[in-house]
Amino acid sequence: MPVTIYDVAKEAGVGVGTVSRVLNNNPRVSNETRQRVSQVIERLNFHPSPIAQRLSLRKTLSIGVLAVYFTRPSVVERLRGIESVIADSEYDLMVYNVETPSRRDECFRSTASANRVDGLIVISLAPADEDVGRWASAGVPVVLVDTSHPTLPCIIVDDIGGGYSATEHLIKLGHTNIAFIGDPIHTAFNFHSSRDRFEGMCRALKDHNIAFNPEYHQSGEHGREPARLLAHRLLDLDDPPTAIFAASDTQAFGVLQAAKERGIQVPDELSVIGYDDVEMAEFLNLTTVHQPLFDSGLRSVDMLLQSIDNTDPSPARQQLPVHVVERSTTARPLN
Amino acid sequence: MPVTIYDVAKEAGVGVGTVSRVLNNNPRVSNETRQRVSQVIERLNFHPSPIAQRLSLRKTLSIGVLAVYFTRPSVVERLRGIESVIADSEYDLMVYNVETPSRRDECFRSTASANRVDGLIVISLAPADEDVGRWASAGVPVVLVDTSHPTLPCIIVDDIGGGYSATEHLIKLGHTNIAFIGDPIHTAFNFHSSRDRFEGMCRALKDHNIAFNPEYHQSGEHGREPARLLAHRLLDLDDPPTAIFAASDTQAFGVLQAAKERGIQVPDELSVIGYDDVEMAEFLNLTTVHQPLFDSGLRSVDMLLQSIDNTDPSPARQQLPVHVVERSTTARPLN
DNA sequence: GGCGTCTGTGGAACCGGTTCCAAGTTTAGC
DNA sequence: GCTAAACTTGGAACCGGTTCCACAGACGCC
Repeated sequence: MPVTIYDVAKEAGVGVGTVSRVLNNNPRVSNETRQRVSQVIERLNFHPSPIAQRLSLRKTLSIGVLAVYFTRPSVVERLRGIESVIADSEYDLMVYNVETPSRRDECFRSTASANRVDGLIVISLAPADEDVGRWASAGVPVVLVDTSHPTLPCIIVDDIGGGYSATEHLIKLGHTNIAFIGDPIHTAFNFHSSRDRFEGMCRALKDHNIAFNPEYHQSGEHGREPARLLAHRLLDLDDPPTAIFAASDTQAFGVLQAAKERGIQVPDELSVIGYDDVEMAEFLNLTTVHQPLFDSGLRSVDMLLQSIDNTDPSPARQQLPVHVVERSTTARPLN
Repeated sequence: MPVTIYDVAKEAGVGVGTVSRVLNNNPRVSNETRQRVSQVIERLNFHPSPIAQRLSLRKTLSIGVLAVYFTRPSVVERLRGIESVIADSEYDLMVYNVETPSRRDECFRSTASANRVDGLIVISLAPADEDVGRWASAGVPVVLVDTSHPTLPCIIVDDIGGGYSATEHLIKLGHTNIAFIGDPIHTAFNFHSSRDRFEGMCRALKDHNIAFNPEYHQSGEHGREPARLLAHRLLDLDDPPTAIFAASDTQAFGVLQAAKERGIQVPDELSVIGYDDVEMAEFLNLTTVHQPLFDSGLRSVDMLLQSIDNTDPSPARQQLPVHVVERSTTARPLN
């Protein structure tokens, strides 16, 4: 039923090779023939089957994006950056959302067979050497975002530096009782960012000769509600912190909520700083560490397209800058 | 280089037909042969090429989702519902984000040729008869979400009813000076939801014999910031409203921001009600109209898969219920 | 033993493009 | 006017699966 290249060829009185050449703007067709074929294509409303093209070209013309919790605001923003580049390319965007380790493994495995995707972007998920090996032997280029591996190109942000800056911001305001709320050290997905941000915090404290009270380290499942509970735990301490650094804006929102529930004034009685600078942070006037989320998506596609074209396997590594955005949830401590 | 079905056939000493039958669990293979072939498949680490399968089966095994502004919280939540069903199916999910009318038209057109997607879900974008015709003649099943067309199956919510309920909620609290902030009447994408919610509001006012002050209708680009400005305009009126119904939570957030900037207490001096019940609404204690976003995505895929399997072209139409979630941004007016 | 049926299997044809090669036609050069 | 080079063109082979058809052999029945 659908029109094929053979129908066009017959109708135009030429061979299929000629039609294909017209479709692909191959210059080895006379102008006269080109026009005749073009008219037939137009008249029959012919569109070449992408699937047949893919089989013939041995390319899938699609790029897979493997995202963990793709509804989180930070991930959404990265996806938007990715989509904006892919929309202008010849590629299609296939999205895989991961919320369990088994789903992750399934996705890692299935993308590693030839002819599934021409390239893969992995967001925030750390692949094992075994996974990397499978991709390599299947010849699938991979770019990592917000995670890294020695042999793969990746786009990362300086989480340690970000944690350092956030903490330094609080120290400069005069805080010494600074607490941290982050993800569990050992998550199912082995996230590193929360850990690194905490590491940066520890370094800043050390550089300023401030001792860290181990009780000030709280971790729990990612999310506003768990963070709210952790904040309450911190504020229940005999010697509660005067400032809290949350490893993400979402968690910072939970802290704000807890403060509100206790009638604690932010920033006068408690300073709160987040991380990510998602859209809502501006609305809530949250002081936070800005990281270029949209840009990270954008660059990852650029990188991927490059490593699809060049077979140059130089594992580039881009580190994007972060900076503190001072709004109104941080201030000098009262006394 | 990659292993093909021919390699497996040769290695196992059988024909390609047999290998294919083993792959597809066709019972017309002896147990003995099946085992031998399975072992070879395992040993060679053979994975059939999805592209070749697609060409042969004349199915693309992928489902397209055309979303407008796919970073908006409400759309993200719908996408999550869609993804959760597709992940368990044999289909791949291809996402197209639309932010301009030209991109919309391009997507409408390109998905309407055979062999691009097996089915299409369109979120919040109203297709023209012409578009619908193209999909029909290309034989592409389409399901609409949050938008409708007489000849296509669709999942909608009762926006008029939702607007009615929201307004009635305010009226029952004692408000009569109720304003509305929504999208422009004529958007590039012809969104109807804001209009319908306003329509519901008007009906509720009428049923309670409350006259509507035309100055109380404000519309502008979707987003928090424009809504903030519109709210200021409302509050600048000689006779400002005591309650504002925003056509979305995002816009309600802008209203809250404006109130805060003026030192107007919510809900004591001003009641605010939103629409959607996105995750942030709970956090901010926003009274709003809940609509089943995740569920709408889920159902749309069910519907689509059904209309891919059955060629039964009954244009089903599901209307999902909405209800007011009373939190703490609405209260009796002061006097 | 002859015949129909059922099971298991091989392989050609097909899906709809691209590309390479051979061949026909035109142009250029002497 | 002849030959070589350049330009067009048709069509077979190929990408890697699925499926249909033909056929061999086993089996049951009279």
